[in-house]
Amino acid sequence: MTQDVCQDSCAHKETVAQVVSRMPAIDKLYDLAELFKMLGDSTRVRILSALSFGELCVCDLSEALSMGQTAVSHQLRLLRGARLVRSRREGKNVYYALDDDHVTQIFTKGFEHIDE
Amino acid sequence: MTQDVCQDSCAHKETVAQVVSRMPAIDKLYDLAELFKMLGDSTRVRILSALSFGELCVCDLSEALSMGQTAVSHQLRLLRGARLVRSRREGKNVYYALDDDHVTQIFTKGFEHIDE
DNA sequence: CTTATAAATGAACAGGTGTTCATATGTTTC
DNA sequence: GAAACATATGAACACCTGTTCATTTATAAG
Repeated sequence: MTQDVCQDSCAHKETVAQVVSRMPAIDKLYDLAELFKMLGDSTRVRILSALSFGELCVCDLSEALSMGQTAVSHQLRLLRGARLVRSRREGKNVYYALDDDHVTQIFTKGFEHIDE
Repeated sequence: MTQDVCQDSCAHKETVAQVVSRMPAIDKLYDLAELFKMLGDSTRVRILSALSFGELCVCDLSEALSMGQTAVSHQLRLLRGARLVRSRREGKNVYYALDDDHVTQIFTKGFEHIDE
């Protein structure tokens, strides 16, 4: 079985070594990928976009997205686990809100790329 | 089959209507989710991170990530399709580079969230 | 033209993900 | 306590995604 990597004659060992040393820790890159994975679903993006205007209960979100309540709940659970949203109970309703404004900033940067 | 949405008594119709009207077009949110989906993979994140220091050939990337050439090539194809990287041939090698600096900016915002 | 190397491509396979359905939990009202 | 409503949860299912293997294309050198 071959190594499936380039031979010494191909790779620019110097450059590669420098890049590797300057790259963030791999754990951090994994965390970053995990964050984007959380943002990489249209339902979750729509939820976060809706919440950027203020807190909403599950019921509101379900109606705003025209989606079933369980689907929304499942996604909210994931978003809460990723600390992107926080929840607060008031009577029968549970209100969700963005946990901080980082998401909004990331969205803005994302739109900038799309609109290029 | 029930509607699986809240009844009129629950939803704050006013608020929901306002949120829906202020939300970006759904197509745009789909595009945004698509962008994050592209960033939501550790291999692609590592590739983009490596390229943030300058252009590299497939072989270099393969070595820098300690991954097989085909795996890297497949991901580069996707990244190119998403216009996140561009490629340039020089002899036997193909060099890849970030297509613009939006990715770097998005990464920065992402790290800010992680480091909170 | 033949050989060697870098990169790309397609098929196949395993693992992960989002929705739905059924059901449970929590809260209010009667 | 029972009924009604909002939300959460677990199982099942179909779909998507990333890697590997085998092969092909592209370029350079002998």
